[in-house]
Amino acid sequence: MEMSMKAKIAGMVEEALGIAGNAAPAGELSVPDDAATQGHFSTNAAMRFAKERGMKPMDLAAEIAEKVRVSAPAGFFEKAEAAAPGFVNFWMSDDAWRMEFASIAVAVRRGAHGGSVYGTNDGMKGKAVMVEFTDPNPFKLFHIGHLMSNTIGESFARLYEAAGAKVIRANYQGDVGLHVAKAVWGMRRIGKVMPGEGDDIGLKMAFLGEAYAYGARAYEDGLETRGEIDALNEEIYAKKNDEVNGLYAAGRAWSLEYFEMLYARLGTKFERYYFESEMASPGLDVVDDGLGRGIFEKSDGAVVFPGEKYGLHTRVFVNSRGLPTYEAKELGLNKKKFEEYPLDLSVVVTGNEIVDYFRVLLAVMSLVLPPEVAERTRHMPHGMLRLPTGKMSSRTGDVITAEALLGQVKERLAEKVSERSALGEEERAAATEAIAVGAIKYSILKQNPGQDIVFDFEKSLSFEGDAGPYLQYAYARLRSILRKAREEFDSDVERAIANGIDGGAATGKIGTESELALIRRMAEFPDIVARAAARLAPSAVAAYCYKLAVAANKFYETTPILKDEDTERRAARLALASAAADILRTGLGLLGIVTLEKI
RNA sequence: GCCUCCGUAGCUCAAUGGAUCAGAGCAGGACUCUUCUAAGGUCUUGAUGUAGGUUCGAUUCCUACCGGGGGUACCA
Repeated sequence: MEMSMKAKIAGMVEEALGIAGNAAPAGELSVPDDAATQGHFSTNAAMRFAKERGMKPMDLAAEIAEKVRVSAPAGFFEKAEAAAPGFVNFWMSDDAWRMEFASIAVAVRRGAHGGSVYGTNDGMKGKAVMVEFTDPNPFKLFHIGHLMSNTIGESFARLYEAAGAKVIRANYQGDVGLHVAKAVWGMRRIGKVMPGEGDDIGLKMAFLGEAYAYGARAYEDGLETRGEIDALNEEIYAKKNDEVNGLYAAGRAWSLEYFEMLYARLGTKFERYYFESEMASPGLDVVDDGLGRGIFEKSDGAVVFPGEKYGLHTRVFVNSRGLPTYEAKELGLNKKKFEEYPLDLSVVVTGNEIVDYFRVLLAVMSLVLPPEVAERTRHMPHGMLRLPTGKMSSRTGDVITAEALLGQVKERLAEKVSERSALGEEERAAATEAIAVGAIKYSILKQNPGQDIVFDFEKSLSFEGDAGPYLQYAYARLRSILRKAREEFDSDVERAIANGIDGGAATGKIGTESELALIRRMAEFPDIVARAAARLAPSAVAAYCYKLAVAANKFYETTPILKDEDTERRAARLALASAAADILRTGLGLLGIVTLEKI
């Protein structure tokens, strides 16, 4: 691909400093928000290099500005000047931006026809990355915390794919453990008729949810029932009791069927499902091995890792009943991941409540598993979704399921969507679903993954301003223009656009402030994606999409397109709308948010 | 107690150590639909918990304090 404008300038700055070709960049070449006073591009290189060269930052900045001005092709810059306390700011000429637009338009069109998509990069080309996320537990509710993990993990996966990596989406599901025993005990004892094969999945899940809550309460309430449930837990592991096996199999199957339905709604497809039940035995083997090597210790009948030796805390890996805990099973899981795939990186997305557990786990992994396992495993905790009343608890029933949230959001949307007569009933239902999912995903991804989200139905999910629907709306409006152009002027608008752009005549007619601002925004995209992938920061993409949509909306408001009677300029504006829409679609795609042709 | 994460407008969030405009959105106030979808556009009010330190420059790094979340052996 042709070198971007930004890359060219960065090269000129390095040339001016006499460090071209160095591995370390000259400094940052940023895109200031305030183009009027700080330029279209700005570098702090002079401040970084002034000291080692014994110069005043302003003097070095002036020198860089002068050298770059001289070396640039005529008409490239409008202005390049030093600014206190030592920045060098660059303003590009309108012609330079027109040329940049032509090259973006070509790149976008190439991407739309099977070439590499505009904005993607090869920062992780050829790397195999596993992203484990969502991790719901069968027998328990799929709550908004899982929704958060799913949304974030899916976006991570897409960012890695955009960087050229081969991504394996994995989902680790807790189909054994005390929570399962509580649920099975509840199924047996709650005194309600169990749903049968033909019953609705919703009914089955409601039954399971009640059963779990019943079992969980019973576990806390009495020592006697606690003993029963503990014993049941062992029976589930042993698989020797037919009645227990039957209840277990039914509950597990219902849950998995239900989860699959949610993944489809959320737009996730997993390549590999891992189950805790499969990790018990390999996990125990790893612990046995480690026990023999003195890494673990026996204590009160349990096998523990004395973390204090390593500045961590002690954790139980096998309990005094001989059952593996979460930690032991996790050892089996991570071992297996690397046995099955030649992973360069293994990312695990979970809630941040387990960061301390994971620290211990990584320390143990580095001691008992092949060294690359711990080295290449990266824990990416996300914050918790909190209710204004505090933390959710599935035990007390104070929990919001993903499905309930989606339902409530759709309800609030329905009124708004139905005002629009343009859509048929079927289209409307599909649009409502897509907008609801997009609104939720965007609200999660626009902030940094580590932070908690205080969730309030009324306040957290806006349909206006910096929100998912705004972006989908901006996209739909651009597409609407293109659709109409096709109907009114030319059955093959795309080709007319292509001819206009390739010929150069059309782009020459672009030049209003809103057009140029949109082009400047579009030019940022590849850089934003590369940085977002490197930092694993979907919020950078979200922020970009919003800014792009703002620029597109301004362009839409201020610039006649279909009504433009200059056909060459109209073609150029259509090309601009088309490219902006494509970039917006790609950007939202990185967030796992779908776009709609009509809203 | 110890470990750890976090304190930015009334609210929800931004800001790879950068710019005497610390950005948005929501909420509040004022405009804007015989004009390509008003879920839009335009204008407006309002903030870095406290005290030090490092730096040419600190929301960002360090220390202490205050306030909150999470964790702290047989749940995950």
